[in-house]
Amino acid sequence: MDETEKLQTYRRGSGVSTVYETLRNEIIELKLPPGSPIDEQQLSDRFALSRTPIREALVRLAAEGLITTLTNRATIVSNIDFLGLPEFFDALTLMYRVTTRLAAANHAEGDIATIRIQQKAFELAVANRDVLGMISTNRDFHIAIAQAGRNRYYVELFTRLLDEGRRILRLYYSSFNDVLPRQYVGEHEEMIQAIINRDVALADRLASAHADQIVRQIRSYITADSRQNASLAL
Amino acid sequence: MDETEKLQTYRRGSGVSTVYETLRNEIIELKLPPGSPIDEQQLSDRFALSRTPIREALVRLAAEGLITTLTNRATIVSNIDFLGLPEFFDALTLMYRVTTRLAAANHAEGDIATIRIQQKAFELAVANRDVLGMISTNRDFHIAIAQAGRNRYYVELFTRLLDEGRRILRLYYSSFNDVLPRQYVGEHEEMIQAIINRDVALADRLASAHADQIVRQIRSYITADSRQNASLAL
DNA sequence: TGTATTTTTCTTGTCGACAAGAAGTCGGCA
DNA sequence: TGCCGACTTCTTGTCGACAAGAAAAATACA
Repeated sequence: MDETEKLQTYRRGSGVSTVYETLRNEIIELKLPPGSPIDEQQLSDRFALSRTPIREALVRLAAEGLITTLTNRATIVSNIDFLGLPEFFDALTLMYRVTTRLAAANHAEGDIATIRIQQKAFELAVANRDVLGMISTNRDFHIAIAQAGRNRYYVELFTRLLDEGRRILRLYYSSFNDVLPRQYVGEHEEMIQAIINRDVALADRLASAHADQIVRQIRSYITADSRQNASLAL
Repeated sequence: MDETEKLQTYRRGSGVSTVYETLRNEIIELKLPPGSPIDEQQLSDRFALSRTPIREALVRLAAEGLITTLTNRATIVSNIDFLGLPEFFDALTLMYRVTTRLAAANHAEGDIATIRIQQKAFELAVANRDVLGMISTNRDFHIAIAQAGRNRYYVELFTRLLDEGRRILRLYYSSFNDVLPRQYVGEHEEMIQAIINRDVALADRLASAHADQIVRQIRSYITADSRQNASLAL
């Protein structure tokens, strides 16, 4: 809002992607919380660009469902759809399973190394008790697995789901305790081994259990939070 | 190209969606074949709109992967990715199964009626030997089922996959014979019954078999076609 | 005559300005 | 005092024009 982003001029065509990626991150990291108004003029000033490229970035974000445009009126950061959470969990679980299965079946030379790098980053975040880091490195780890599975449709949907999940987790990240993440590290290790051994059935089972863990965790956050609010009323 | 689309002026904001939907249809129906150049100026003339709303429609189509923009150079209708066909079949089959399962589990009052309407439309197209009609009504039938399953993530991905499939089928629709579609009508009926009875397992099995049928059919079209080309060389 | 280089042309990317639509504001009236 | 309607203002939607980049065409040179 107050920060002048870049006085530097962009290379032709690079402006839109800069705006797109910057806003995308800020939305996912809740730096722009759900419901925040998105003002084109303001962004135009901030990025030192005309409204046209800003608009193009916003159209892309809208296509992804990250922002909602009220026609002729305003555009805001999309709200988190708590009513749609069951659908979300269902799709997320399916993608966890399918991508891990495919990784076990299709992974090629070098894929494992990439996955291991992400796993190391996740371990580091856990060791440092960097909660925000855990959330994003966990995402990167699973996307690396999905990419090893070599199905762009799944990678795309999974990415969207994981990023939507990041928004939800950020909302509740204060309740993160350090016992579950440590367990995740172990589960990740097992998954890597199953993938290496091309044990599709085992990979599926592990992914399924892992997904259940995460879904249960998110659910507990949400219910715990609402209980807190309920106790406030006494 | 030669047709003057509409001299009428659009209501503020309705122009983009008109352009978007029109182009989307033309791409899927191969009226704009893969590789066709998309000229903004030309579209601007055709729709009697400035280049700005045209551009917005194109950005949306690009986000969906229906068109490809070569930066600073040209934008064309995306090619059909034959190398990615295995991934496509895998995802398509999974979505057939998952959506039909969910429809059996979650369908509510009125969903069946909607599905039946689409099934009737499909039957009619088969009776009339309207191949193009079969392709699009078949899509509508399965999307109706997906919607009864009540999971927007699956509906969205499935819609994209089915529409991509429409492009492929259009390429080969001349080889459509009328024995397989008749079989599809029966398979559709069975699926409807399984959904009504909330028999998830049966719905899954039928959807799986149905998907296999379709995949096999597309595969046979493609190989038959390439064989034809091969024989030409003699 | 063939190749390298300059020029032209064409399409996309960006800009600043104007128009339309909706919410909020202000004033009038019962 | 409360409600209805015109007005103002603010944001988005659209426009026409200009700039940049790349391919194609034309030209110069060996």
